Amino acid sequence: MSESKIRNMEELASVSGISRPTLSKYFNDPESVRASTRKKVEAALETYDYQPNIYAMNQNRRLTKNIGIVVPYLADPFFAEIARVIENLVIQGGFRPILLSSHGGTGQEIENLDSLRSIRPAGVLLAPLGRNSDVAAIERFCADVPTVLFDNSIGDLGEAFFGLDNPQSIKMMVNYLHETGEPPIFFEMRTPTNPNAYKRRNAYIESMEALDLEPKLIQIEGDTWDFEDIGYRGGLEAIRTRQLTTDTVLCSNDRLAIGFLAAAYECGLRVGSGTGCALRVAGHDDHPYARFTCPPLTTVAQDYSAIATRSVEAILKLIESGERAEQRDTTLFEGTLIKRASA
Amino acid sequence: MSESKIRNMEELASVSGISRPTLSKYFNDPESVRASTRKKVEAALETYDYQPNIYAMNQNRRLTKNIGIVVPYLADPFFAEIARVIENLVIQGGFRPILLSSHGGTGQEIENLDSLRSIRPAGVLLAPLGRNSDVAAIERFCADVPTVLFDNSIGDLGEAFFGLDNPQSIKMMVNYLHETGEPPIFFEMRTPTNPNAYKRRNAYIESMEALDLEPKLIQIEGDTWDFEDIGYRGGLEAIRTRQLTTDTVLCSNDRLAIGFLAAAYECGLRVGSGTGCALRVAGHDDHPYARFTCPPLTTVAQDYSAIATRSVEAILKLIESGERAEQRDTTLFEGTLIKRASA
DNA sequence: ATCACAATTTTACGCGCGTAAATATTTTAT
DNA sequence: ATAAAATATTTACGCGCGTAAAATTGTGAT
Repeated sequence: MSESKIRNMEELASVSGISRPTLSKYFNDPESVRASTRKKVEAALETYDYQPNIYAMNQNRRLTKNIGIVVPYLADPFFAEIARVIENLVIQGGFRPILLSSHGGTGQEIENLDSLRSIRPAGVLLAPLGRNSDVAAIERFCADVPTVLFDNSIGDLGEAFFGLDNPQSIKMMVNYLHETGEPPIFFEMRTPTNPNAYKRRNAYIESMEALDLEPKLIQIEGDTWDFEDIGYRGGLEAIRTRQLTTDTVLCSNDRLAIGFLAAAYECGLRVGSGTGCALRVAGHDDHPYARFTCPPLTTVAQDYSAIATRSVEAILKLIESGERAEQRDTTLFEGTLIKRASA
Repeated sequence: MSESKIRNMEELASVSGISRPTLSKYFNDPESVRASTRKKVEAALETYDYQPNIYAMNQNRRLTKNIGIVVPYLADPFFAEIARVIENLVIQGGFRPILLSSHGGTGQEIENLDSLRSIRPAGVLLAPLGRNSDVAAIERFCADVPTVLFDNSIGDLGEAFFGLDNPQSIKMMVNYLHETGEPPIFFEMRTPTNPNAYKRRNAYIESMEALDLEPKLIQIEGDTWDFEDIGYRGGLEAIRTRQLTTDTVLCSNDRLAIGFLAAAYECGLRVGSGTGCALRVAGHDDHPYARFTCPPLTTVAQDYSAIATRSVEAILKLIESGERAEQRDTTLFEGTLIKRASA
């Protein structure tokens, strides 16, 4: 609490007895100055509240303290959650997170990258749209800015990638469903925007074949990010046109599953593994709402805390070292089976 | 597409034949220069891609082109959606949106405001936490920065407020439920973080009394933003301890209702208005997921497009005029009844 | 006490742009 | 055509800070 507010570093220098360049050094990294001077600065800071002009700082620094975070669709609670965790980790690391959502649109994704470029971030954490991404644009961006990809991989772009081991998680789920009842049919979008979706499809087919079972796919139309709605419409049609050749449905992700459950409900199909149930439904991702569907959704949980932590660690290390990875480092985490009432 | 990239406005001036101060004027507002010069600038911009250094710009401008957007909880799809609409409107208005979430925490809300203050935004759109907000801190912020509140009102803070007419919407829902079946009991948090929740409680009581009915409240514990979980736990307890003195439950918001539906399902209570149903459940807000609950949730839709549009219009007008409102302007929008299968 | 070394201060310049005032030019109205 | 008004240019300075180089001071070990 001070009566006379400090306007700039110059003034802080005169009242603290520390020279302006040293103050500049302190604000860039408090650990880089002698402990005794650090104390003096912090004492002055207590009485004279001041914080450096962020624009002047960023204009002149070689590297800003900004870290961009781009997610494909922030209205999806899954990405909202992972973004929140990442934001906190970035702040803990002494950087300033800039969160942007691509809202499911290619144009928006490019705009986000352009927007980030203009603020000269020290690094970027990018969960790309996937199929709809402008690969060339992303490649150019990665060449300019140290970028770590997560959730969704695109080729071998970026310095590192952290995501889910889809083959493992899908195989686990297929095996579980097979062991506890009829083998599953796979419910998915025909042309998903998400590369993970293709990996899951292939993983499903391979897992079924490994069990000497015939893979069966229900491939629904839709190319937006309104997965619940797509799952609902596709579910209605699949049920009404009797495409369900088994009583067990494995949905490519939880949001589709939520829509499918609504369709099943509307058609009077009771979902669950108990007697009196017509259908078992499983999802994938352990979406925040999966616990609260009726019935609660059996699914595979992603360790998004690990994905977030490791992604942030990777980008911080890249920034600190100032080097680029000579080769992209890919890390896949295993999923965890979450058994609930739906299957 | 150019071979030689432009590094700064000076260089652009020399290649375009327009003086740097005029270019500066152009970038601040393209309409402020003569049409013929504008053409010249834009022609040069096509061949020499360049964009002004955002830090140098913001450092020196009286007012930045930044507009802060603060929502209480971005992992709630409702806020994610409204934030998205607002972001687009802000961009259309020629400003740069900075989206921040308070993640349900008082500390985070204050940090967000501090963070915004440090980037000297031209204006801020704030949906406050409510009860948990540091009113004094927000008041100080509003004194410094033109701020429009939305969704949640705090006293008469801000230059304007746009939100829902809770008394109208709740009354409409109570009347509907009463006309079509038993009068509703009100399911809510005992000490909600959200002022709207208090308004809804009072509106419920008044609406019931206006119908000569006795208002009944189920008030559950919980002080986080995990409304689904709170609704689920509270619902389980309410059902098991037989607090439901009527077959109709009006939940204070959709997220609580989603949790309540999960509890009802677990207890084997069939929800809906048809025969064979034990319970009718209604929500409030028309949450993006409300269409996909089982059964689909009867609720009240907020016109969040109107809230977003009017809020942005208000802040843009404030910025343009450079004046402050002599008195806060409060606008409430009516809700729309959304009849689905749950009640 | 002496030396070697690290940290700080001093001095000075630059970043890219906003902005103001005076001047010159163009446009519009008469 | 001419004057008046609008717009552009020139010139100059400042914003708040980063950073480099040289000079100075402080630190720690011998």
